[in-house]
Amino acid sequence: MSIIAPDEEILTVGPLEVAPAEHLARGGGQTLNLSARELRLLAELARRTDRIVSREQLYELVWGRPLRPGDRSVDVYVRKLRVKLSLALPEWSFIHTHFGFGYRFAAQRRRVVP
Amino acid sequence: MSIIAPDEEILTVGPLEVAPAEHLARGGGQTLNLSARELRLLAELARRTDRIVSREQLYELVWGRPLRPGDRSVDVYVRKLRVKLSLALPEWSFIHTHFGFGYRFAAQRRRVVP
DNA sequence: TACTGTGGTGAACAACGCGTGAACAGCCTG
DNA sequence: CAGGCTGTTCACGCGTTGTTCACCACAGTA
Repeated sequence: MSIIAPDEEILTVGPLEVAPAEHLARGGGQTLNLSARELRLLAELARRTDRIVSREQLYELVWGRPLRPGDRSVDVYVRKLRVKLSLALPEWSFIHTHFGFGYRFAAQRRRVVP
Repeated sequence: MSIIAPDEEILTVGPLEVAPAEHLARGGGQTLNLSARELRLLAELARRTDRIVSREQLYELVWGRPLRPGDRSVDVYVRKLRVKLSLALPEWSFIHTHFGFGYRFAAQRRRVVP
């Protein structure tokens, strides 16, 4: 029995676990070292697994204000997340681009190069 | 069973053993020489292994009163602990910083430089 | 193939959280 | 009393973070 009771929300997407309330994400036998924004973005994506989320929607969810035209913040943070996720789980890919629409979060085994 | 009745809590985190009731911690084949505060901090961290603990929470747990803004005591004692832990167990790291959130205690083999 | 718009990527930058060494006073012990 | 240990506070500077920019890569289309 643990001292603190984590009755908190835990999002499981394939081999990845995201616990926004605990400020952390686990995968590949390790705890990912994510910044505040990165974790927030990951959580919002994980909450919408298998659905396409537009940049505008993502920005409002994570930043809490409307996306200004020309703002590439979402793209930049998607990249940061992709790097850290593939570092912890090299055989998996999670953030899939849907050209012209947005991103879709889903655990997918990466094609192995022979 | 030992002479002194230790039905007490013994926290094991990787190669490290913490026995708060006995006021000591063992690791790397030796008993660590920790001060009262250091041991207390170590115990509270070890009790929450793999979870992020904020500075505010840690301070209240160890010092027993709310953390005043600007007080860096936790940071200083985390440093003292890190030094002594890595002295006894050079190949391991235990206290991991989560920027903007707090610290997370977990036994992790240090990355060896090739 | 060439064109156009969307997305990927690396880097520069300021702000600031955190790591770190040191100074200091209080306490205990010899 | 002297010396060592402890706990606390301070100042300095490094590394991380968040943001923005420029440039490149690629998809879709004519």
